[in-house]
Amino acid sequence: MLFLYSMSTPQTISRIDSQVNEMLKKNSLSVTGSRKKILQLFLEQTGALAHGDIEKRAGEKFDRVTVYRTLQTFVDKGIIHTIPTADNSIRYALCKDQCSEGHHHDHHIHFVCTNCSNTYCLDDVVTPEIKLPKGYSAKHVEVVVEGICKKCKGPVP
Amino acid sequence: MLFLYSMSTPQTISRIDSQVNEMLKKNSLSVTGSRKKILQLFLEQTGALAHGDIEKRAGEKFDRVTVYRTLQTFVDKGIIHTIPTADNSIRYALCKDQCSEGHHHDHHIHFVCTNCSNTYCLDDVVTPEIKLPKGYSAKHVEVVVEGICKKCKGPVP
DNA sequence: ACCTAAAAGCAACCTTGTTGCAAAACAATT
DNA sequence: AATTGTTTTGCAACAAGGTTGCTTTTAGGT
Repeated sequence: MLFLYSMSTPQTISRIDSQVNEMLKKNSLSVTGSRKKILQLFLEQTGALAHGDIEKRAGEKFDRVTVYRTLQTFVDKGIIHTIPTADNSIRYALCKDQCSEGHHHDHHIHFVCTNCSNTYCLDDVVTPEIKLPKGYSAKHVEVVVEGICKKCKGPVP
Repeated sequence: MLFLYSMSTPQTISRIDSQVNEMLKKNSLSVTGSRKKILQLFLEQTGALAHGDIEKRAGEKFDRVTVYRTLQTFVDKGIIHTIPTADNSIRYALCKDQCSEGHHHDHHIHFVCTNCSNTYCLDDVVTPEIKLPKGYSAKHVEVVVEGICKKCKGPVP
């Protein structure tokens, strides 16, 4: 008989930890060290993460290749999505609503701060309708706004 | 005394060739083989070019490094501009109106065809106004639309 | 505790982009 | 047309980013 009680003690197993387990199981992924660690990073983070960030913060424990493969798995499963940026470095962010496998539907825009170089998903800002010339048909619209973010703007009056 | 007349014979010196020379001189760039060749590629092309395309089509004659440096020079001078794409491969296209040195003002949107994977500058479609949440301020808006282009759409009814 | 399928780790490799330096080409001048 | 000073090119070497094949380890069901 185990002390199941103690296992769920707030200080022992964090809320995030169990959330991570749930998310992985929901996507029928086995719960492994790297997946937990990397998913944790995304949950603890407001903005998006570049591969470099992830490698720096999780890579000391895990192989470069493992990080690549884990990210790819998450993208395939619709847990995270990629954000194209002007400087050509892929960034990843959690999908707010679970995207279906292999098909992401991110209708929100992305914001890159030129000061702190953080990337944010502005989930409340939907991509605008674009009127295209005759003959062109749109499947997907990607909007990336560069500017100064809330935090860097300075004290709000 | 030279036969200046023969030098401007249509078949000897093409229209594009002299256009290239003009453009380079206008930007106070010396007229060299690689610059002529690469600028020609852009003038002959409707859509945008990825670095890979350029290297394939001009790189047999020129060193990889030269292609990189030439593209960089053109971007600096405002002759071409970069287009970020979802697949993280930088593409380059001619600036329609000459951009000022070091400062590009491309207010048009970009279109990537998922069929032929060509990239077009839709110069007539301006980037929309984006309403950002409080605290965020926009400096630059980049819109990339994915879909089917005019050519791939098939016969127009 | 055991077994199998999946994931991690390792090594090697490829692509993409950069840097320093010597050789070559450009353009201005005589 | 030859000379000269500056710019550009080519080469080699390097660094970062990303991929592949294969072996070892691990997760999770029995």
